[in-house]
Amino acid sequence: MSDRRTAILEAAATVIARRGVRGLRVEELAAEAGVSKALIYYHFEDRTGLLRRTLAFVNNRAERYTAEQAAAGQPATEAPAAPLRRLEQALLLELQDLPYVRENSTAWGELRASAVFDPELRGELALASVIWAREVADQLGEVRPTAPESALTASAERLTALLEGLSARWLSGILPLTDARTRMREAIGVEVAHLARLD
Amino acid sequence: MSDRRTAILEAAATVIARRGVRGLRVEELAAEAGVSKALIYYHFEDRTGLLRRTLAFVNNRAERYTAEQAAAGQPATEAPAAPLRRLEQALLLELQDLPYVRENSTAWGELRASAVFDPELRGELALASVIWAREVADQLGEVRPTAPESALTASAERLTALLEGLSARWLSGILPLTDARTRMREAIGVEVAHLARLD
DNA sequence: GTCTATAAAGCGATAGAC
DNA sequence: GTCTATCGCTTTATAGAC
Repeated sequence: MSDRRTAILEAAATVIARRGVRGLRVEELAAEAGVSKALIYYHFEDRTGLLRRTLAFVNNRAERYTAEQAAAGQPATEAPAAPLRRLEQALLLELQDLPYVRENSTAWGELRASAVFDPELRGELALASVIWAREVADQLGEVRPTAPESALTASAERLTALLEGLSARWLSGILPLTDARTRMREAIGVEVAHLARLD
Repeated sequence: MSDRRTAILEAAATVIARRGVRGLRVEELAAEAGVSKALIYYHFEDRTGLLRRTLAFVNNRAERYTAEQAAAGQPATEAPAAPLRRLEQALLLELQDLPYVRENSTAWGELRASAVFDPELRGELALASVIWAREVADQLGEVRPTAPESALTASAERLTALLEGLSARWLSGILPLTDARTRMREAIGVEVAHLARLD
């Protein structure tokens, strides 16, 4: 992939985080990326195509830093609480006031909201959701190895949906970040206890 | 309020549910309401004024049917499971594929998404969130009268945030409605069990 | 691949008749 | 109160040069 293309996608994430998907103007994007409008239409069919690619880009970037965070876990030591801590870390990663995280979360929220009215975006969205839920379900499975698979899947879907709800509230300024993080941590505890009861 | 005015507001809710707040075109709204564009500008200052009024209209309508549903509860009989059933009913009310509900949920999601970029909308949003959480916390308190107040508040906040997350997924077509309803019911069970353990 | 210039369409808003 | 007709700005998208 060319540098320009990537630069445009990065700029798109930035502009979307600033103005929203519906507020994104190709002209502003061109200025942000430091290219001409025409080049954007050269690299991406049209506005919707650009949005689709941006969604994929944002997803990849999120996966990347999730993986990095996971790699930065415990080295050789084998603490028994490690799986639970890793799970918490993964879920709380999206509830941080860092530029990258905020940008990704905002763009993700916007693209999800846009998908309500633009079915073209749904494929990408559904895929990312499934992958994300699968990952959380796996980590739950490491915390509670004897819990049935179906219960893990359901718990993971609840936790990821809750994360999106909390994130939306945080980003729209109606819930302080610390509250969102607390609610998320509590929910993990509640779900893990629930899974324990099923054993 | 004139019939025409109300008809325009109803049509606006319909069009917003179909195209989103930023996708609402005055021309399409006029067609939907069966009036001319000019009449819309006669009744509402401009596009923004129209949106503000529409959101107020949608809020009122939601309060109305929530109240109706509450009134349609058990009459004189006093079943012990009634509070739990009322709680479930209240939360699952927003996860139904009825035109009114879909319109209201969509408009609400749009409003919340818009608030990320428009701080002016946050006051109304925060107020509605608090009222809604308070209501759920009260109903949880009826199910588990001995649970501490702080735990009820936290549970209610988790449940309402989850509802918003599930609703967003349902409306954006990445989660079937029946799954969303199942996850919501499970979450209520999990939270109630959690509150029971605190006693 | 990248640009400048421009076409084409979309869309909010108003004027003026009835 | 309600309509038809239209203005004028904004924004997407393309043509064509380099």
